Amino acid sequence: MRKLGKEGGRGMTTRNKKIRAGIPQGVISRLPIYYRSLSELMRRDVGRVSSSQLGSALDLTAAQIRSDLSYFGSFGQHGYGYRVEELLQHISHILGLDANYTMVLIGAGNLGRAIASYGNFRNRGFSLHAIFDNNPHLEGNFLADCIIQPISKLEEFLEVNPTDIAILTTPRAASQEICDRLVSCGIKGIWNFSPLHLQVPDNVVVEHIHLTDSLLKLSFKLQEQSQQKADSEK
Amino acid sequence: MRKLGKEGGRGMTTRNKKIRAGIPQGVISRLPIYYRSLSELMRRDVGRVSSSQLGSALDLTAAQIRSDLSYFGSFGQHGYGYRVEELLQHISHILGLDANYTMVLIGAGNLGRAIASYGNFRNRGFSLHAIFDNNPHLEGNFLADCIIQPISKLEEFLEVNPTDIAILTTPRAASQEICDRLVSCGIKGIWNFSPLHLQVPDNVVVEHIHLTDSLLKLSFKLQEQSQQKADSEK
DNA sequence: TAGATTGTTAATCGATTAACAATC
DNA sequence: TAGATTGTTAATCGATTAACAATC
Repeated sequence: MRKLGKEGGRGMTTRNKKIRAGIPQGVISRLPIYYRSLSELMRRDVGRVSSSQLGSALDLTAAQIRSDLSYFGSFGQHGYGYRVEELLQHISHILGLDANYTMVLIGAGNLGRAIASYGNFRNRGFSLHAIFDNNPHLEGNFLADCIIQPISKLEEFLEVNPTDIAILTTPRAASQEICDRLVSCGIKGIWNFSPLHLQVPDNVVVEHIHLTDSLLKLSFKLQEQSQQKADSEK
Repeated sequence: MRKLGKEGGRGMTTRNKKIRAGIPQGVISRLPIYYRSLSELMRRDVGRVSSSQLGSALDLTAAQIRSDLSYFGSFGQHGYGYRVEELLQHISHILGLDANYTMVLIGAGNLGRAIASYGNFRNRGFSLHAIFDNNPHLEGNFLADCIIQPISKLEEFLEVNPTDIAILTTPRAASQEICDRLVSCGIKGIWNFSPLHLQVPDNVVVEHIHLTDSLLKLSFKLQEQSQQKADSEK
């Protein structure tokens, strides 16, 4: 019924895939988790893994993992499982990690500085090439191999230096305005740490990390948990 | 059919709620967003808001917001909407923000330091009362009003000082072991920044922030977006 | 009252899971 | 071959949405 065939690019074999009509958010969220887990297996020199092994390590069902992967192709072998290195390479490709991304950081506060110094990105093709902050005391300082520049230089810089991603660690009150400026400079991806739901056009993607939201979720769950405990002790 | 009645505590009126048998994850994720949005309306002195106004500000449907809230009670007024201050107070209560939480931070690297210095928590009842790191050069240093202590003192400290939440910003290789130690000291909530799926017993809640995962999602979406663009230009 | 918006139900949509033929 | 595990379908489960009676 189905044809077997080689797909182009680096000799990866891909047989079939679900009709690519938008990958569900849940699947997208799990891809980096698979990537991380497989990287760890590589480090530990594990050559082979099954969907059920992966599942029990990640508290997911084996069926879900297989179903997720099937959106992109079939990467395993019947009766055997997955070769770790091969699957990792596929997922790496799916995530777009063979591309290189240039990034700018806006907001060199505590969080901005931590992110700029966080090394884990550079090795994976994300390179920070400019930092902006409107605090004149920071201007001219070096941080993560970049000179901190005033935000007024933003447009000038982006015009000359093609940039894929802007990291936004500005105070809430400034974020939407800066976001608008970034968008009109043609930025296509925003990594938003500012506690604000940004308004952007359809063709710009935003991925956010809202620290406080996460802590509030923890608070909710703690309360829920202690409620359950109290209920069961009745 | 339904009874109207007063609920205890601070004179909040709550009429009915969906059978509380586990709140869906999606609802839990949106509660902090509502909280944030309502706080902003408070700051702007907006007294009243409808589900459709809230929805359009947050890119959610009005029905979803009403449905989410109905898990906890009915806080609005027919034909009028919601009083901002009242709804904020309800959500604040739902999230467990009238409690006070004590926290310890483990790992005083870039990220740990940024989080320790991030002020937004303290005002909401989350207070950091100890910081641990196994780097002897950091030992004794002050950070966010805490002395950095060696990790070997962890158990000793937790025994004497009841602690609700541990913030984990340790390197991947150390995290699971430290997590186990925290759990055996009775910690019930872990805010995990370490790029690792932690194994914990059922009665411990983990809320994670995986920076790299988030950036990889952004990478995926950027690629998906440019794919779509390419396809539509054919 | 007329107008507006809630809270809730039923309908729809989508995601997860169980099951199994295919097959290495 | 016998055993194992995939990829995929159908069944199930759960979440979102549309619609509307209730009602301020």
